[in-house]
Amino acid sequence: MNSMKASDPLATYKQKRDFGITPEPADAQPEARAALSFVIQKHAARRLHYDFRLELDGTLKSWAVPKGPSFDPTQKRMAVHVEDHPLSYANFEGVIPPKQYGAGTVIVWDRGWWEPIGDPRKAYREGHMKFRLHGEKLHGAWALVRMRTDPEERQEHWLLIKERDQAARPEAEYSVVEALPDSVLKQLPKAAAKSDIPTGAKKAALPDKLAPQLATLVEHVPVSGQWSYELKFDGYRILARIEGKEVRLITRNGNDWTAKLPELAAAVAELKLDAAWLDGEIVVLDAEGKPDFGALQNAFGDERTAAVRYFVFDLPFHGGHDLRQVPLAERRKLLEALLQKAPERIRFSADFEASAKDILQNACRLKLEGIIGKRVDRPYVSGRSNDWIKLKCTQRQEFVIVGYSDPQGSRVGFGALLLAVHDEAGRLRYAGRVGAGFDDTNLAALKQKLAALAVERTPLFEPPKEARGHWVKPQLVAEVSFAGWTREAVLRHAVFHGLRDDKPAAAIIREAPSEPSNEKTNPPVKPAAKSRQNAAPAIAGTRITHPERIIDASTGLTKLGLANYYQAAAKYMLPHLARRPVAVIRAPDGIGGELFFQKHGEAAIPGAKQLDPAFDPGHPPLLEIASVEALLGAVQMNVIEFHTWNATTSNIEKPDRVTFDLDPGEGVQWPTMQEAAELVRAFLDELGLKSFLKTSGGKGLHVVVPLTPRDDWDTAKDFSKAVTEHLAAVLPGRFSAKSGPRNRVGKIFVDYLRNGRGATTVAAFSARARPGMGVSIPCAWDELPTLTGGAHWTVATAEERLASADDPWADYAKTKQTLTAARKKLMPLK
DNA sequence: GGTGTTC
DNA sequence: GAACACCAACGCGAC
DNA sequence: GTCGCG
Repeated sequence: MNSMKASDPLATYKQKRDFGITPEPADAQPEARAALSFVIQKHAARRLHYDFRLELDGTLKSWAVPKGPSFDPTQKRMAVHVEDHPLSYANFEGVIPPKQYGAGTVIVWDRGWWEPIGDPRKAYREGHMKFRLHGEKLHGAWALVRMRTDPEERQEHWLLIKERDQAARPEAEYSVVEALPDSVLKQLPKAAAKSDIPTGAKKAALPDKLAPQLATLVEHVPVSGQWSYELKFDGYRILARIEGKEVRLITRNGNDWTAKLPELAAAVAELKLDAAWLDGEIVVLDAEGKPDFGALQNAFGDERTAAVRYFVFDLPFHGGHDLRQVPLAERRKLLEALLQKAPERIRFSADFEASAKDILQNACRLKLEGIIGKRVDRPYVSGRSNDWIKLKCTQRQEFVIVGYSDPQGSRVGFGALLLAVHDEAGRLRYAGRVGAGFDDTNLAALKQKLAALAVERTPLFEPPKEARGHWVKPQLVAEVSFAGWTREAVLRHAVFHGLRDDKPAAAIIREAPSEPSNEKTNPPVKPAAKSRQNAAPAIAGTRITHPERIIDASTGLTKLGLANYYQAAAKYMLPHLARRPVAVIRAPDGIGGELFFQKHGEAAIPGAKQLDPAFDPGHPPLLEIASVEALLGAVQMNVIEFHTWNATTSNIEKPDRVTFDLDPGEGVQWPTMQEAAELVRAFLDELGLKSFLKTSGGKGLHVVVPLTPRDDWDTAKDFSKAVTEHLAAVLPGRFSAKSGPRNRVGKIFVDYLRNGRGATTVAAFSARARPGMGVSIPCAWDELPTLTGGAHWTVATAEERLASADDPWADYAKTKQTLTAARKKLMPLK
């Protein structure tokens, strides 16, 4: 580039300058001697970042760019303006000792000279710099733009942006920081460590959980980038965690299948690896040696899991090191070596170097499902990305079974399955039918399962006319291959391949194949954020992000599933929540993770009402959830349980009910619980108090006594304490008034503490944050003998109950009673 | 999940 | 802009 | 005082 023209606006500027110090690349043009230098230092401090420095007025103007520069004009890289550095700093490469400011290693990642476009000092002052870079790595026109900066802020935030020109390249095709990671200075000879751990691996503790990297379905072979191709296995994704002698086999959703696959676990242990995670797929090979998904399911059914093969394709952790940042090719090289002498049932998943088209054609001819392409230079990243792609022979995905049609002629069982997928709003949309791929055996078996799930009404939203047949609860998931979608969005040439039980029905949506984003003509894609938003369904107008996130691994319930439950339950539940302070239990990482109990909120739950701060002085306001929006807003905030006060906001100091929480101690049989609830009811009856029953959704039962608000909290609490102590005194073998597990072995603890001011009990229709996801459901007393436990109804089964039962608490609102007479009978001395 | 802090 | 740390009750009985 | 519990 011939840059220095006579009209160079820098001419006067240059005359004033002292150019003694500028370091220049070996190939610098003569003019460059007088030019302005730039340097980019890669700084592995607490966080890796790139220090971008431009020489101006005798110092290096400096920005810290966390992600480093990109040649992609759509990528705006944040550049935090930091203090000027002396020109001499441009040559610095080395280690800043620990505890010093900026401790870590620094390398000169790029250097050269820069050519301002326009007056550089004015541009710097005004926060709009344009310039051309002439470095060893970076070329072309760039811009540094200052963002609107809060005057309070100590540091200015700028953006480093590549201008559109010849040098520009899309990030998906070329990431300069990944392609050229090293110093441009003479390399110091490295100590050639003789170790099987690749460079780039970091020493790290073995994580307890690891989410697998997932592939994106695409329709065409990518045209750029370095890819390797493996066969797509028609099986179950399994990650193996190895620590010492302990091996755990974990499914894609985080379920532990070690117990289901004991032979495989033993084989993995034989590898004698330590502190490692393997990633692969288990399959059963058929007579022709190709993977067979149907056989895999039978293998579980028959406990013939000995036939299972484990094809391992990745090694995110090994030997106490985190290899995820190591390029795929190197991880696989090491993995292949480690699997050299692996037991028969563990296989390295080979990759093929031929053209993707040829490999795909061959895979399809062999009736395989498709192939997986992976970028060889990429790290291991949990979740879906464009670095791994699926190319399918026929399209294939899971569908929710919503019904079936009658068989004709000599066909047994049923004619076809009616299929559906969830739309953006989480509603089930008809997706066509599948009638091929069944034999008489699975027709009959499937028919039995379907009959057990029969429902009256269609689970479909806006069912089209042709969707006719018998409806079932949308619970079963079918794996179906098909040639494509018709214009009416139903399947063409669908073939059934089996039921899947590793994916919950609520997570089934239409999988749209997408183009791999590596064409340089690609429009600016905002990959993560955009697709996440598109995937976020709106339930009753509330966006539910991460709808597929599993809340309860034991049932596969997803966040979307819980949102759907609460939407359906809202009509019944809101009267129980309205006008009462509410506390919630939130589970940001699902019920397996840490649970938070929250009673206050500073707008923490969208749609929730903040109550009079005087209700709980010295705290942020209490909350009320009185609308569908607030209910679902709470779900979006990962709320699982809703607990309410025993008083309403209109009369907060006078409880309008007392609740007896019957909690079984260790070893109490369910019939004992039923009997105990009946005893409590009879005793309250004797005191002249009508009571109502509900399941707790957990282990126990709740007996609720409605009151006309008259007495204060202390009175209510004293009364319930007296009831509890009376029961414990009269039937000491049955009841305990004291908490603490040792007090209640074999007994039922009646928790009177539920009745103090500010105390809460789980609300009717609330789900519980426990495995199985029980729901607290109001019952009639004559239903008590039919109940099977405190979690008789769950999120999965409660919806049916909601619509079918008349309100078992219809008399609740009509009940007018106070504690006055009962207290006289029970506590005559007070 | 939202907020604030950091580079 | 992005990564990350931090936050989200309370009262009782037992020790 | 702190811990475990609901």
